[in-house]
Amino acid sequence: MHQTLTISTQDYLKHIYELTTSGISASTNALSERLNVKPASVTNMVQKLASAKPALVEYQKHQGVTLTNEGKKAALEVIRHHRLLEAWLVQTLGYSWDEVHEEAERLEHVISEDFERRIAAAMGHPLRDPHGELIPTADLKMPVEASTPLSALRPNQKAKIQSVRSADDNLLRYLESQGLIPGVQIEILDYSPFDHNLTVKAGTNTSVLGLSVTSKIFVE
Amino acid sequence: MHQTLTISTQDYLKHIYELTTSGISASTNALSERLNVKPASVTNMVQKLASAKPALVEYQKHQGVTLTNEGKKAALEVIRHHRLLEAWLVQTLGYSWDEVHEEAERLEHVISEDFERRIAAAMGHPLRDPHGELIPTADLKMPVEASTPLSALRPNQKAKIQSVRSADDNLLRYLESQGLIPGVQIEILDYSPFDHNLTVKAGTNTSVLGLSVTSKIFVE
DNA sequence: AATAATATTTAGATATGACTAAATTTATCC
DNA sequence: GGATAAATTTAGTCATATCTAAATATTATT
Repeated sequence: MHQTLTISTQDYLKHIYELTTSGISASTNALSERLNVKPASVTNMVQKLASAKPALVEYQKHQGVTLTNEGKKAALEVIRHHRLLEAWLVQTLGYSWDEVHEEAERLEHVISEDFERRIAAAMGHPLRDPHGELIPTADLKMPVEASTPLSALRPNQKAKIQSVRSADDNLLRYLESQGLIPGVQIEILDYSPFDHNLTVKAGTNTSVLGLSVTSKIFVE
Repeated sequence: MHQTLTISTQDYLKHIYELTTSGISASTNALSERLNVKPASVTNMVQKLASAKPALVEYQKHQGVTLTNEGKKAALEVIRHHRLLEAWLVQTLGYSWDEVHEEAERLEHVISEDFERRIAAAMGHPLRDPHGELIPTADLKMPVEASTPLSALRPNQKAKIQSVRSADDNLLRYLESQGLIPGVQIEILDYSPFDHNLTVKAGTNTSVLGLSVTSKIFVE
């Protein structure tokens, strides 16, 4: 029932999940970019995933893919591993939030269920990873997130940063230097309708952020 | 200089190291058994390792292989990862000494040098893993071991258990139940020359051990 | 609606590392 | 020392997952 999936397969499923749940179609090209694999290879792989014994994706030529229940479970398993690992690397080995991604990216595919249970228990079953992202539960359900992109806020609105959806080290380090990390209370001071820049105050610090940044920060 | 070796390559090098340093020739058959790979596949792979750009092994047809300096370094790197991971799984996640092997076996190939440094530092740079085996140093030297197999002892001799060289869960659990773990002081009560059984006392407990066991326990 | 641009797929090649079956070499035994 | 057994190697195949180049389908443009 639970044949072990290859690392490559796990990566495809994870990225398909992340694309589709953020409203982007899991097209050949989109996957190609995210996975750093040529489009032709994606088509090839996606066809395999679709014709696997329990199908992992649904695939219609030229229309991208969606996950089957089976595929979704596998994706959530990988994402749970990833986020638990990130939390754990930060908590027990002093990694900073911009350093954990790469390490978790490799470890997520090889840890046992036993290891997963042990680190989850050791941390008291955390709900979020260091970037504020929700961790899928042990029975592989993704908790519902009630958050808004920072880009939707306007002057005088206040909010709390919930998560930062980026694997870019430099961006993460910059945001941390500006005090823009999960849990922090912020206030919008200004909005520029032409370039969609937002002026954001966090503590004593004020930053002007472009849309490419504000769309990656989520608030409640 | 330091191209990343495949997991398979790392496994071959590790087993070649372990065979040759315990005085066993790294023959095609011996490797085949240890690696759970058919002899023909071993020949195939060994030829590749020998003709790699910096050669990793020296290979003469029908004569088994030995590691080059390059190959030895790579092997020690993997072994260092393995043993540090075992120590760390035991110390921080409550694994018992019979549970760590399998987990470390997979993790050893994917952790970064950064991760290696962090866990080594977190544990205060331990010298031995939970089985008492020496951990190669950060600059990839194997410390010299001054130990004797338990099988060489005779009645009335006393010694301290230094290491147990086995990945067999059941044996490890049995030895633990008999109090035969690294650091423990033992005394030989009896020796049977026909079957080489030794009667060993550890604390209040007495066990009769066959050669297949006493040859895996090392004492000082 | 035809054409151009973009996206996707097909076809065929490559690398890695395993396998089986058959050939060959080395070791052992009377 | 020759026959047999055991170990090793060769030859050819397969699975996975990638690639390039070429063909085809979709979308956008005028």
